[in-house]
Amino acid sequence: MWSIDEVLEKLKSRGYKLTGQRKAIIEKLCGRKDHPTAEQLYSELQKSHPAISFATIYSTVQLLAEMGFLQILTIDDKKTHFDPTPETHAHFFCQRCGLLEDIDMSQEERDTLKRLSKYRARSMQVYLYGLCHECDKK
Amino acid sequence: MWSIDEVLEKLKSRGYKLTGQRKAIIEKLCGRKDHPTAEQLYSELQKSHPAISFATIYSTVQLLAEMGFLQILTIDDKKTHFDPTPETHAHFFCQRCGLLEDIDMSQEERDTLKRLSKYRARSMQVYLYGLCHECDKK
DNA sequence: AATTACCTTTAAATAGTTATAAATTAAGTA
DNA sequence: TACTTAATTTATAACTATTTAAAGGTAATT
Repeated sequence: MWSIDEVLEKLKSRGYKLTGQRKAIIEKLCGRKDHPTAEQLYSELQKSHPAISFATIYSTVQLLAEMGFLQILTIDDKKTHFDPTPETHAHFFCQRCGLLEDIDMSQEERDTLKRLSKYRARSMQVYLYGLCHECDKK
Repeated sequence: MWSIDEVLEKLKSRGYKLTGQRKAIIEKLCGRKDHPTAEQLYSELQKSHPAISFATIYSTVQLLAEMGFLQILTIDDKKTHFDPTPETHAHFFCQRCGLLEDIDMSQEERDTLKRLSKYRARSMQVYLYGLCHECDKK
């Protein structure tokens, strides 16, 4: 995982400006284990930044993804989720309630998968779909 | 892979009607190795069914997915692709040109992945992202 | 041929995301 | 500190893929 300062430094070193909005978004993401959507970040940021816009959120998050600090997940076809943990791992998605959980994967497993293609894979996603325990009961 | 008749029978056995549109869509998908979008199916069906609608395409494809005849891929965040090969395998997506290719995976590999989660996985997707050979040159 | 429930079409709505242009601001410089 | 400039943010509108609702059409059974 990364620290706020680490991200800010990299932004600066690449010539990006350290704006209040960027800092706020980075702080909101730092250390999180869940997978917020743009909507979620937007509403969480209302208190500190009532005027923040979706455009800023989307562009910042994209920047962070390009710099390798987060992953953009398309596991949920309704909306995009952001994962502040950049290291490759798998995800489980409950098709009933939308629960989205991390799943560990060994380095060996990751390497094996990345080598499956004849092209060089920059990144990878492993998505498992099903029902969580709660939803399976019903 | 499945045959047209196989799909029609299953539809019938589940009480669904065998309409001309459904048959046409199933025929268009049968045996395909690519991953058409709704748009693509729509335009390909214009000749034989000039009045077909997106609503029909989306609902039929969803039906086929529920019955296990195709997979709905969210590898491309711009649009959904349909994969008429229902057996689990991986996919590669070129982030520059959009090339979308199948990748084989051993049964063993599939089982290992599906067992990673504490929940029972009904289905799984493995997406590799990068540049195809063409795009990598530039 | 008549019936009926299901299906397709049309049209409009929805929702997530992106583009544009004007206003703001970070950061370097005098 | 004030000034300058280019990057960034905001507000708004646009866009696009997908879904929904209502009305008419049709497959399958009688």
